[in-house]
Amino acid sequence: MKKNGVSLSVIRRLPRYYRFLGDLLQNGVGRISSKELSQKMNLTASQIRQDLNCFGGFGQQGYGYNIEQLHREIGRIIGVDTMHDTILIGAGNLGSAIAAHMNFEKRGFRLVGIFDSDPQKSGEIIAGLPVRSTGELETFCRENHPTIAILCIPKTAAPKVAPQLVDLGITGFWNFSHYDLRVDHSDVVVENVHLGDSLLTLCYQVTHNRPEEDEGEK
Amino acid sequence: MKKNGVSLSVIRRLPRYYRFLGDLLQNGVGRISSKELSQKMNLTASQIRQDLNCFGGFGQQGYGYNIEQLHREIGRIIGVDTMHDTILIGAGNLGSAIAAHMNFEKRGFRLVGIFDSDPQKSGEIIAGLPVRSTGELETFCRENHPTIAILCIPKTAAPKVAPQLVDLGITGFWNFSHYDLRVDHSDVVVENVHLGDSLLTLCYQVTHNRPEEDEGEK
DNA sequence: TAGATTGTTAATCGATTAACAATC
DNA sequence: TAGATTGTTAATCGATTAACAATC
Repeated sequence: MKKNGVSLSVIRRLPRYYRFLGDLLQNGVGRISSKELSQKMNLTASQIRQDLNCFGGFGQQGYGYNIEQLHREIGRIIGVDTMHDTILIGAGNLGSAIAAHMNFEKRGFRLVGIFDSDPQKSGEIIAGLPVRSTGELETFCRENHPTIAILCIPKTAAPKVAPQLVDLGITGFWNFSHYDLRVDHSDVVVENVHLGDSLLTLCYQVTHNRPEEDEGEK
Repeated sequence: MKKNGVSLSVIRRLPRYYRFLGDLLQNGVGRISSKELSQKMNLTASQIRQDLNCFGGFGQQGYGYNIEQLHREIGRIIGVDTMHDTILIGAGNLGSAIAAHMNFEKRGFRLVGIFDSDPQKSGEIIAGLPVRSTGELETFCRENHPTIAILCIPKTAAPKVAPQLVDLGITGFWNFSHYDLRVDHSDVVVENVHLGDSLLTLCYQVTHNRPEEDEGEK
């Protein structure tokens, strides 16, 4: 199983493979060829074979891929079988939705603490966990050693909170704040989610979808 | 202002430019060079000039870019100044958060209706709008002609609901359901948001971040 | 064996970067 | 004018696609 020079574009496609294979598995499909899968996923068969081969030869000539095995292997590559203790910072509308809505345990994360700067929220139960005040953060981290933080906080708070969390042992961020988080510690990873950017992309597409308003000039 | 062969990667970067320029504008910065901007955005200066030139020459040699003007131009290219009447399907946890949390009007969208299949929810007020039953959807659309739908519904519902909505005049989807929505009408656009995939990408990164576990073999 | 489909190399395509003449 | 920085072309790099020999 090699793991050298896997490009970012391949990595970004892994979760999608994992999801499609999971669906097929649930539908009781046992095997699939790169061609069939390419049609379902709107990719080329070449690309699928190329992608999968970054990690090893999971297929069998003349047969295709065993879905159950491939799904399991990709899950292992992604690392869903190792749990990462996770805290949520910001229990507002979005934070609560994320806490309740994501299937963390199926994706390698275990939500262990929820924090909010608003003392009014303390004690509220979300996704089975009590909301704690931000003041408790330090003690909590020293005791429980969470490694991942989900940021559902305002744009301005993100650059202040993130370094504190790094000092408390956080090595991965899932960042929903409207701020481009970058951490220079080489052993800290960040996944920024910019819903606003996504909405603007939709806006662009809608705007430019109307049948060729202005064609022609150079 | 040309608009030919703008690649998807450039389009995906536009919202980010817009956001950074908006921030600079708020901080009272008047002009910026591609070099300065490239440092802030973690891109190359070349790329920025290349990108912006897809749409026209907004800069000035020896000076740089006027931030206020550039921000306005990119906003126009994205189309944030034209409002699209929008409905939200699914007023669960995530739907409510999206309704309350996004700044729709600043991004070219106006939320005009919220629908949920659960009759219990009818009448509830979210983001200033009453939740309606799915039964009212058809009448509502015929009367109000919304063009955009936000899907915060379960995976299984998406492929059923989407075609109905297209028939009712929806030409753009912001899809949060855990389903890869594809619509074959050429005049319908879809922006899929897969939070689960994003979380798995974080998982992959965290898993493969530990200092080079297994290096070596070919 | 014949048919199917992978793994993998080579060819193509597109996107990013570098360079520099144009010009403010 | 001299200095700065763009717009734009050319060079490089990387990712996707095509092709085919290997093999189940």
